Amino acid sequence: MGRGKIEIKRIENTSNRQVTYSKRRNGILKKAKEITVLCDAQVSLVVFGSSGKMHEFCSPSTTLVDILEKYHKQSGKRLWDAKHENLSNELDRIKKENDNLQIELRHLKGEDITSLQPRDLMAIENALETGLESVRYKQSEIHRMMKKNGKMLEEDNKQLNLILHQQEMEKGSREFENGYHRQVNDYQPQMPFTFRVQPIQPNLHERI
Amino acid sequence: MGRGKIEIKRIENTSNRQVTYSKRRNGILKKAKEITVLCDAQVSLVVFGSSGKMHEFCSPSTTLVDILEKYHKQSGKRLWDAKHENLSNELDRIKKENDNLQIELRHLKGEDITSLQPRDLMAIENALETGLESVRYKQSEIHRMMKKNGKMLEEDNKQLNLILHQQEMEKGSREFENGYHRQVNDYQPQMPFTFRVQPIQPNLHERI
DNA sequence: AACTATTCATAAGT
DNA sequence: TACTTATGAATAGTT
Repeated sequence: MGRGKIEIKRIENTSNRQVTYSKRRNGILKKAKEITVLCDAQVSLVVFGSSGKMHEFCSPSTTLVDILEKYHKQSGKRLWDAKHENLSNELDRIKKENDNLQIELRHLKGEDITSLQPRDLMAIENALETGLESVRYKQSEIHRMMKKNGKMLEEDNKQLNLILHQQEMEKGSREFENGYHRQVNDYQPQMPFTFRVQPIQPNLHERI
Repeated sequence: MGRGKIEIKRIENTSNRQVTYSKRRNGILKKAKEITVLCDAQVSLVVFGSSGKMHEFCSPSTTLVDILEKYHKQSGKRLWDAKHENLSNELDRIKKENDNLQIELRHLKGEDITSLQPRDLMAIENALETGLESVRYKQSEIHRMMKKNGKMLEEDNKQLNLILHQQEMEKGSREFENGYHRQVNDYQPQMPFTFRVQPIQPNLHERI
């Protein structure tokens, strides 16, 4: 087609080659578009000219990825490397694991147990009892601790009161007694600020 | 190009469409080959017809993967990388979900609860109690059912024994007494299977 | 699948 | 690079 017939072999003349390339490339792209429209075909076409510039066509309503996926399925050739397959396998594995966990969890919550055998029910019951025991023990432990802390708090408080009281006393007597300083620093309070009792009332002083 | 001009729109007639597809597909494949030879181009062409069958062309001395790699570099569009990333993200997501499930499961089993707050412990305790209740109810249900089945078996068995007994009797008395039949149906056995008596011996006949 | 009238693509020329 | 045009290739409709 053209002014003369040509042999299908590399065109040695560079500019001729490039001209022919661009003409034929357009031709192929056009044909690719046409066949997708006329025949409902899915086409992926990628062309690199010798200059390195790329041109592509992909049938509408699909992506190159879709087509490559189909390619992968049909040809069996792996375009996606082993890494990909590994990921895919791992995903499957973990999904399965996930399902099992979900089932186990539901069983422990007493759901979906209608189809279980007595043996399974026993196992679940035992697990639940163990768990309950453990949780309750932990709770009582916390309870004990809080109680203990409460006591410590009380004692701290007493200490603080004492110190404050003493400071008040010092302030009152500073004018005539100057060399005396009570040691305060080695006192270590244990409780957070929010649990501390109200500041000592002045009228408490008379007690000491 | 053909006997008449055609509009570029989907060919509705199926067989026409398929014929045209196959002709044009060959045309494009041929052109693809030609441009690679004539112009030193690299071409990747993948075509799926509506039947789903695939045809491909890839310029010699390259592979589809090579071309896709070039595609990736030039267009910046990620092809399988996008898929890869999706997979990777999903994997992460599911792994996280998995971890959470594992933690929840361990908590229900009374493990790893040292760092939990009283509020959490309470929630776990409640869940365990609910689960336990549910499991125990199911167990008792099964128990009841088995018991019931046991009774039914037992009754069947008694009935069978009775019938056997009667047959024996009939057999024994058939020669001289022919019209007599003992009523069987209103008999209600009370004893469990394990207490059932031996099959009726022929010598028991003399009792009746 | 082969044929062929016709349209289309394009090689070479400008 | 773009336009033109003669020519061969592709192909639509037919057999």
